[in-house]
Amino acid sequence: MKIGQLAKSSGLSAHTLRYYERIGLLPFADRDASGQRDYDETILIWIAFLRRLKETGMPIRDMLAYANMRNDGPATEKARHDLLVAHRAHVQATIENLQANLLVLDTKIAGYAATLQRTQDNDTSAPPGTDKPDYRNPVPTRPARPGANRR
Amino acid sequence: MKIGQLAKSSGLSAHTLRYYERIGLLPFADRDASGQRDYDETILIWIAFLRRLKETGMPIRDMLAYANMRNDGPATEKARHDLLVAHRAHVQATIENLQANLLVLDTKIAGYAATLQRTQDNDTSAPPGTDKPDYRNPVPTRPARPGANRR
DNA sequence: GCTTGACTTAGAGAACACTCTAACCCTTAG
DNA sequence: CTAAGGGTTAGAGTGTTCTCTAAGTCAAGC
Repeated sequence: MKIGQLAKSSGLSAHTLRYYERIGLLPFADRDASGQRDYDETILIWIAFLRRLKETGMPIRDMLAYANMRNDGPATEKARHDLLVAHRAHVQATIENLQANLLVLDTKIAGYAATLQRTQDNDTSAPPGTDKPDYRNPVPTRPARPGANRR
Repeated sequence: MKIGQLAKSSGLSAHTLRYYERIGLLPFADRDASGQRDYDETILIWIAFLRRLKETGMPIRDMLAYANMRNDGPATEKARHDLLVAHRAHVQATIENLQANLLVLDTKIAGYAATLQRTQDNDTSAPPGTDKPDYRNPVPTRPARPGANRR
């Protein structure tokens, strides 16, 4: 499989595939007679796993650590396990934070919905005293400040 | 309240507060006699809301759109409502994706845990046939390719 | 034989969201 | 009076993750 084909079936661009290889996320690909990369199907499984790590917010340097450990063989299994467990906790925390924020968002939306229904004319969302709008300064003038910005 | 104080109570740096003002996320602050920014307490509510939007992954340009609509008054309420609803859907989708990925991560972790327990020596995680490791090329040599990189 | 389109490389550029710097000013405590 | 510690500005720099460019090679179809 050439890089263009892999790009299509993996969803990564050929540019990105080369970039990943360059930084070490993907193994150096075998080359065909003319020197072009020639991929094995199994690379797709690894790419899919990388995608999951990426989608869950793992930075590339951590994926790189994992990839390097994998290359170092079975001796690193515990470390890899621990890395995934730590990442799992991170993802779990992210989910919980998102869910909490979702509730606030819902309250805010409900406030707008109620206001729209009543065709009122101010911006206070649901709970009174929340998020007072500031309609001063629609295009505020920046006061000239003497003595600032002299070099 | 001066910018340093607001930085402490909002959790944003003074740099970031000025940056947000510059790009329009925060209203231009009032100035005291000597020209220094003098904030009202209520700005904290707006900043807290911005933080929620940010934590849920909203890009600054969208927050900016929201902030600008807010400055434009009640006429934009429907648009603001719609923006939040669309964002809510985005957050919901993100959560669901994270949860799905969490399951895969758990499977992978369980595979490592089992392997470690048995002190086996290969990297296959739980479901057979998943993610075959590639131990070739620990520090792969890059084959010289004739004809590449001539300028 | 020539065109088309895919491939090669090193390295430049982009988008995002800050983060910091230089050079200066102002207020306050001792 | 002076030093510390805050503030001001425009604009440069940073880290991350790609994304693209320039200049060229190569294979396949007409």
